[in-house]
Amino acid sequence: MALGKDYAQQQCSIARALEIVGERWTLLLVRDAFYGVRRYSDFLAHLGVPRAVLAARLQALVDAGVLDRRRYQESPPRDEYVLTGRGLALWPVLWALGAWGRAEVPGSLPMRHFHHADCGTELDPRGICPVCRVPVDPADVEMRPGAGLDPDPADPVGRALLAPRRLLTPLDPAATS
Amino acid sequence: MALGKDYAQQQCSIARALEIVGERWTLLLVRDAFYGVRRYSDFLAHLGVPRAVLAARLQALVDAGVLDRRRYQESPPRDEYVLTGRGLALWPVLWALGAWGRAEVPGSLPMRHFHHADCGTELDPRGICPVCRVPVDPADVEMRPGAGLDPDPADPVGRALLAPRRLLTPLDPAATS
DNA sequence: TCGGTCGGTTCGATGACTGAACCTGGGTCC
DNA sequence: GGACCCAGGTTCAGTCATCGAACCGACCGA
Repeated sequence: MALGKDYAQQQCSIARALEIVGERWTLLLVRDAFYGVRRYSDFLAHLGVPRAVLAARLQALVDAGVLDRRRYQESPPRDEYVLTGRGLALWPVLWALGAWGRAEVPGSLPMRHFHHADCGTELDPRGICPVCRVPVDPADVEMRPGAGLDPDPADPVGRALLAPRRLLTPLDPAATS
Repeated sequence: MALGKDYAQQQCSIARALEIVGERWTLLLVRDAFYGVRRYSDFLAHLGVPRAVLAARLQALVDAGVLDRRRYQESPPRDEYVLTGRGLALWPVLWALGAWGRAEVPGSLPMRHFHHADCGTELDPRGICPVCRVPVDPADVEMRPGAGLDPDPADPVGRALLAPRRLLTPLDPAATS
């Protein structure tokens, strides 16, 4: 967690994972990357994280091989941050956290629903399509808004994420201007 | 994460889960609880966390309903912290994090192996027994030391956790004295 | 030339974490 | 009774991360 002292003497793969994704905001950044957010200004608008923290986290995730920073336009130079294979492998972690939050944090309507894009069925708490009986890859997940979601969020990214959309498809730049 | 500002405007069950288990040390506490650690002094010895932080995290987890604090001896009064149902439901989160750490954090031997106690088979990365083809409950998991584990840890709790053992069985108090 | 956008960096203030010391209630030993 | 130890904290000063706001430089369009 990038404090002066790390989890050094922890002989444990969980601790090693938390060294990379355990800091404040980091997993929410990765979640937004799955939702299709790729640009610095969009992360900033959607998360409300201080700019300095956002820049540090993005750099740390790039260094750890979770995100890839790539140039998508030359003039003016603009980069976007895209999940690598290692980042995509975090999907089970996010799914497990989300399932736990939905099931165990009391008092709320579901925020979002996740469906198997191939057949339209809502995924079960283990991330499996009950009809096709397979664990669904995030690229095959369609996200739909739930009853608990604020229908008119203040930030443009939140508004763009109100529409049903497939995970990992980039946000439309026009929608977040 | 118990900072001045929380993830309040995040309309997301992942953010709500991270509000509870996203702080530094918290998930390692829960991991140790699955390993069988229950007493304040054992958490302290095994994690090396500052005492004030440990007390605050344990209290927060009790308040969140993840741990249950219960008296196990009256004289002198001693309490232990045991996972509740809500805490046990965090198993998929820890498993997913550990699987990611094993697979994606480079350069290390496996620290521990997890086997289905009923049949002895090692679990696959999804936490499923390949022979019985069922997701294995943590109470049915046997943990065995791996090649990457320090064979002579400094703290007595680490030594007690070297032996093969079933998850959730309490540590022998005599072994950690 | 003027203003605006994007992607940062810098800065002071605030708050969390750290390590060490201290405290309390209850043993045990002699 | 007195000395000492232990488990489970609390308190405290110092350090470090985070926060919010301001600033900056490259580029664009009018």
